[in-house]
Amino acid sequence: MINSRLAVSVHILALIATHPEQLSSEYIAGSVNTNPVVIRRLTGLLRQAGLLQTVAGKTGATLTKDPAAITLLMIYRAVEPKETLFSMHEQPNPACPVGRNIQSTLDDTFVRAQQALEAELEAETLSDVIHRLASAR
Amino acid sequence: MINSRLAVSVHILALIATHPEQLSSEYIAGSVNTNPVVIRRLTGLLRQAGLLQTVAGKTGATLTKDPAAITLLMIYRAVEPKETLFSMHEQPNPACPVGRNIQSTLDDTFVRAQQALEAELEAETLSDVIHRLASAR
DNA sequence: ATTTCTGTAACTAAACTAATTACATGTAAA
DNA sequence: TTTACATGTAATTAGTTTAGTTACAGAAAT
Repeated sequence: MINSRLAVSVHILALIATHPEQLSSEYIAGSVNTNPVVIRRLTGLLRQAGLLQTVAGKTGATLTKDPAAITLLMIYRAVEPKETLFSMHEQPNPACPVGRNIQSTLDDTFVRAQQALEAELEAETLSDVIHRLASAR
Repeated sequence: MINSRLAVSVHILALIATHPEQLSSEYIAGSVNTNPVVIRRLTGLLRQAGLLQTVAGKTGATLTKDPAAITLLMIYRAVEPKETLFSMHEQPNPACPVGRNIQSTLDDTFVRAQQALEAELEAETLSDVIHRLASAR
């Protein structure tokens, strides 16, 4: 199971996008229901990815792009360091025809599957999420 | 990162499918490069899913379907108990409009992404993998 | 009977996740 | 300028997951 960092990050960015006032990490943590440090760790990654700006010591964060220009894939990549989705067993037996070629063979499939998933994440923007949040109200 | 059980299971099934003789869990473990118990745990799950048959105490395992009728999605579902791919944070604040609706909103996206991934796994069969293994030789 | 295999429970080490504590440092208002 | 409060980040912890391993019961075959 993929960790909850994407879910929490989308939550954070949706909050920032829909609130004109500056939100503290403590306030955001109250909405997400977690510890403020968890929020600041994620905003740190989102800042490194160029999705928002913060000023140390100063309350709040600001999006650096329009919500319609922020895809869920950007957010996912920002907070998920692992490049490959599927794990593979290490060092299968090179003396066996199957063992020798299983990694490259499976890699083709795994890359395709991962790309299909990422294409869906790329097709959805923060703006889409915000609109669905509003209509769910 | 998704665990390596799918990769190992495909490896196991490809070995069984391409060897007329009966293969012991120890032999398979030698090709995968792991412990025989790891193999038997996975063949147990694959058997429960109806993909192969074994007889306790008797060497070997036999596929119960044609390799062309076994999709990677069947294998994935057989060895991966978790139904949802993405985790979500628990109990976001219901007093906040974002917190109240983030779960159902994100669930839509996560289900779509997971389905896209699973569609790729469904489009590939054990037979496809075996052919690619053979052409890689 | 003895050997060899599978099935499975139980335990372990390593890795990962999220929560938490602690604190350095920056901002801004009194 | 001092005080209060915020962010950034390192370090620690508890819980979970994964794969590897040991141990052993029970089935099969010689």
